[in-house]
Amino acid sequence: MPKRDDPRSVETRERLVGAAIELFGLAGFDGTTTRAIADKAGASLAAIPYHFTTKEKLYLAAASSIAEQVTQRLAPALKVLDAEIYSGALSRKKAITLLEESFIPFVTMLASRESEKWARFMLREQAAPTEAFEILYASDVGRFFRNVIHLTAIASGDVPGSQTARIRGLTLVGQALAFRAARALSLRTLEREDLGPEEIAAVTSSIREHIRLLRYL
Amino acid sequence: MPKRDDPRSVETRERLVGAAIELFGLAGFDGTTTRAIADKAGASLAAIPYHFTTKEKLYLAAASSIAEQVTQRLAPALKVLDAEIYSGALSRKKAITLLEESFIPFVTMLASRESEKWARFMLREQAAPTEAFEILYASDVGRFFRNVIHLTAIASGDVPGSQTARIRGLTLVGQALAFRAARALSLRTLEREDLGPEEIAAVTSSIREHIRLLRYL
DNA sequence: GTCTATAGTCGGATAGAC
DNA sequence: GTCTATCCGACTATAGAC
Repeated sequence: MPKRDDPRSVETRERLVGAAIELFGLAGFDGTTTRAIADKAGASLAAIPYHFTTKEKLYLAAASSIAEQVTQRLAPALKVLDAEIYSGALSRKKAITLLEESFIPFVTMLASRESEKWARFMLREQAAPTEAFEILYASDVGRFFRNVIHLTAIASGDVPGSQTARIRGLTLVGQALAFRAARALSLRTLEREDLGPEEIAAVTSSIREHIRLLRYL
Repeated sequence: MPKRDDPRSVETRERLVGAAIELFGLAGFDGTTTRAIADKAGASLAAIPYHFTTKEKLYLAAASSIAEQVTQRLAPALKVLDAEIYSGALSRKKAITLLEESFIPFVTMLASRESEKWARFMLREQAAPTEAFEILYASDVGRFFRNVIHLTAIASGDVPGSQTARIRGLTLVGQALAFRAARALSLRTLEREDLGPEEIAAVTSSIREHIRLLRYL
């Protein structure tokens, strides 16, 4: 879509993608107008068809951008996971420790201000997947989840790759996801307007406790 | 909004609300056209302003209808919870058993075909709450969650009402919610097109195991 | 490369016949 | 109480000036 690598062009495109992530996340594809995106990005309406041809392609560009940014946040954890998992046999104890450590950046990211818009976008894709889900799942974001699920199996003494193990892994991911996916309920329950550092720390610590409990299975 | 209790009128209204729940859940408020709702309900476009005045009020009517239907599904479990919680002191062991039993109808409902549309609607409200969230939270659906969170505190040995206890309760809810909220990821992970009875049973059994682990805290 | 102006489409809500 | 026909506003995408 991009015609040239002119610095002006690159900057406009980035601003448009940033505005698109935020607005598509808030109101969905149809609920978001290209006018609103252009306004928020400080660009003209015509800049969108120029850079992205259609509204759909802008939506997919937003998904790719999210995949890149989330990957960046999870990169250190992912590097460790990859190395450990493919290096050979992993003891349950070691898997539990690795899982605990993986959830720190994951929960921290989930709680960050920036991830608010990413999460909204990705959760929308869960309920009604489009091509954007494929982009996300094919990225390192998908690989992170697959690694976490694999580790959960070892930590729990389940057969890796079995449905039981996969389901347990998903319930573990769900423990963190709840605070984004059921955000309104969470805030109401915790009597907060927003999740601050204390809450994030408490969530992380709670999930780590639950991970350690897996040793009793 | 309903002008009369004419059987025809009631029926048209119900069909419109049913179509609204499904379509609003799929595409959100702005993504859903009143024309599509009228078509799906087999009514004319003019029937919507006639019965509900505005599209917005139809949206709220959809939320009320969901609250009623979900309440109906959870009513037996809720009755038991209410009776046990307000009857006096509850042992950890008893709290764990009650929690396990509460999650059976909860997960079963979450997995049911019908709840698919309810869940989509409610999860949308979590990301961008409107007045509809208040309707849902004020209903017995909200009370069910509050009871579950209270029970989790007792089951875990946490101080009921503490942030730690609330957070643990939310992570527990999240274990079940994951399969709806992160539906696309779940289906991909489980290599399924849909969650069948075997998967539901496995999810329930996995969560019950995790609830029983709370005794080690 | 970015803008203003505009074409063409489709949305929600209303009017009035049945 | 429900329908068809219609208004009016807002949307996406294009054309052409700068």
